[in-house]
Amino acid sequence: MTIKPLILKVAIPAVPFFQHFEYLAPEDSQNLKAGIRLEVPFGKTSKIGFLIATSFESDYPIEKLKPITRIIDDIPLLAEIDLKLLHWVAGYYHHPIGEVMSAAFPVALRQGKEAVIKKLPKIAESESESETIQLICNEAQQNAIDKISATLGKFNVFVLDGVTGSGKTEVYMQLIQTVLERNQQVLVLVPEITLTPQLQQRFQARFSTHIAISHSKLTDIQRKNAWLLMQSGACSLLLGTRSALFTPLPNIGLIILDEEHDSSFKQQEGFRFSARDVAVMRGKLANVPVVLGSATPSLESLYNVKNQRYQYLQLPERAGNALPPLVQIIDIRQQKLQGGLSVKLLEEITVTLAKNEQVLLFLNRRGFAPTLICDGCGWVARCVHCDANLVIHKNKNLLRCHHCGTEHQLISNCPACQSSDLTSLGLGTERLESILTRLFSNKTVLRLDRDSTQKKGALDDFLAQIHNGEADIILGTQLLAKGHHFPNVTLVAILDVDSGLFSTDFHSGEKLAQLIVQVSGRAGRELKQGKVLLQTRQPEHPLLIELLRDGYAKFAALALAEREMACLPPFSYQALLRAHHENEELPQTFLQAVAELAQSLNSQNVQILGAIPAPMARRAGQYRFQLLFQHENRTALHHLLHQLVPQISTLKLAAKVRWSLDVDPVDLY
DNA sequence: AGCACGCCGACT
DNA sequence: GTCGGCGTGCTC
Repeated sequence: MTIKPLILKVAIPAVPFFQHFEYLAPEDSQNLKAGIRLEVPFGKTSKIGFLIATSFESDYPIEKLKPITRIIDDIPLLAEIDLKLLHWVAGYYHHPIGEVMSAAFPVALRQGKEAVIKKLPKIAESESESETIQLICNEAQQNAIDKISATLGKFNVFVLDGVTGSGKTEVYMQLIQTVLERNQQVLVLVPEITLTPQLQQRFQARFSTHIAISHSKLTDIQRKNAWLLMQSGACSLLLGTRSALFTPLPNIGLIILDEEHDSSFKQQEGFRFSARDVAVMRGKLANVPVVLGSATPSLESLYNVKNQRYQYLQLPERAGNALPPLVQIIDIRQQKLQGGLSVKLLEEITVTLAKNEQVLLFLNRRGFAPTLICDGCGWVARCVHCDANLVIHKNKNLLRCHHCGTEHQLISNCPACQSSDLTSLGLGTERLESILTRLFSNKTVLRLDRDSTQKKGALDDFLAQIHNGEADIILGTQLLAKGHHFPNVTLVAILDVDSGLFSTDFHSGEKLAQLIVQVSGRAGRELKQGKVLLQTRQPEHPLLIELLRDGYAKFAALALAEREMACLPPFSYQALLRAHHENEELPQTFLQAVAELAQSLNSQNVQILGAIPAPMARRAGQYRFQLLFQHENRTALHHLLHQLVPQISTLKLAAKVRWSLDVDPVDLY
């Protein structure tokens, strides 16, 4: 009787294959468990792979199997439940298992580095400096805490709806305290790194336990340490961004995802997962509650509340705290604007500054002006690589493409007709800054955008200046909308809300409403009521009217009803297949071939729309096309994708074009 | 995605 | 004659 050799099923990263690969186990190997790392020969090279299963059966001719090179870990780094989640994720996003597994590990461990923490972190020892547990909570906070605490050890999703200053963080902290006392771990996810310092400080002041931090600005070794501290159970609290989601947590007790509506929870390249949606599945597999916090919950989450899949908890604004700001529309039709500012807005700015209060202005357009046009012949400065105009950056004396980064010297004569009558059309933050500096010459104007905050530490310096009262007018892009609260800002204005009302993407209304509410949270304090002004040429737009009259919740209900009528998500499910190549023909031909293949597999009437050019058809020299799949039934859509996606690579053009699948796309670009 | 093989052009 | 261009095919 021959002994069957042990077959190792290994996920290999950085290869576009959907399946695992099989290898022979060393003869003397004992007890090889799924979740360990292995080094394996792969073609002519060698790779670090992840063991996902062992078996005595092989899917592949056994004589062709190679033995592995070496075993890296004695003990699995991933537990069964982690592997289960990753398998679900690979299936849901129709993404290669090797890539998905790789996303679960910090870079240092992907490279095969030893799974050992070299330098142990200093554990905060003194309880003396700890923040004492607060103010009695108000009724709504206590209700939220009680409802969520009651479900510890069970899966439940809560939407915690609370505006700035409603005490969401206090609810989080009391829940965390309870879970830590049960000797369990907590995962807290936030959308961006800029938001972590404040939360981190409050957590550190409250909890005597070490807090592991994980986000992309840390070094590989720091992230490896944070990962291992949690994975080993040595640490109980993890605060991180999207990429921290897959960190193994052997004693997980609670997941909190703050600002759940924020689109940075959706990875926008490569493995395009939604950290929010995966967090919910993680909670389900682990039987723990998931708390989704936001002042402006996403329509998807509110829809799940309506369906009674999620539970809704509201925190009204606390008494004694800031009065809700007064939001007003300024109709700028037929109005003479001075640098994009209406007379009414200029008056309000003057009045606010006279009271020694600060003004915050939003303009979501970097640079001096978005268009350089010749008055002589109509020539416009265009990017040669993209379907886009070049943006004038006067400070740097450049014409710059915001899509591919191409730069040219700013010109003073038209290249087509040599005329010197070149006009800067439109308004960017740079231009607004110079106009405001001129109009309010005795005041300090501060511009915050990607250009002005590029230098390391520049953003922090600016924020400090604002807090110290060294700035009077603060203007900037959406960079300013998130997280930061400036107590002395009492006037906030969005100079151009129309761009958000016009977009072709059906998400844009929701995103604009969220921006307006988030921005409103920046205005006012205590007894000084803040004012929010919205300049628009669409003052009768139902979205604005509804939002201002009845608030975000009513707006969301209306927006959901519109989505339902149009059969758009969350009332249907979408997946977008994108392809690009420098040759215009290839991506279109490729997607047409995919569409045909899909149609031949399409037994349940999934809508297949395209191939059509992407909204920006050419970008960075690449022609971009897309194919949209949509169905009312998620299972029907995924059934088709499951059959289709692995077959795409058999198409000849699949190797030539760059293509990717985006399940539940959030922006259709 | 890498990496190697392989079959054609311009250079010492 | 050789170096090297990138088209095609393979990876357990």
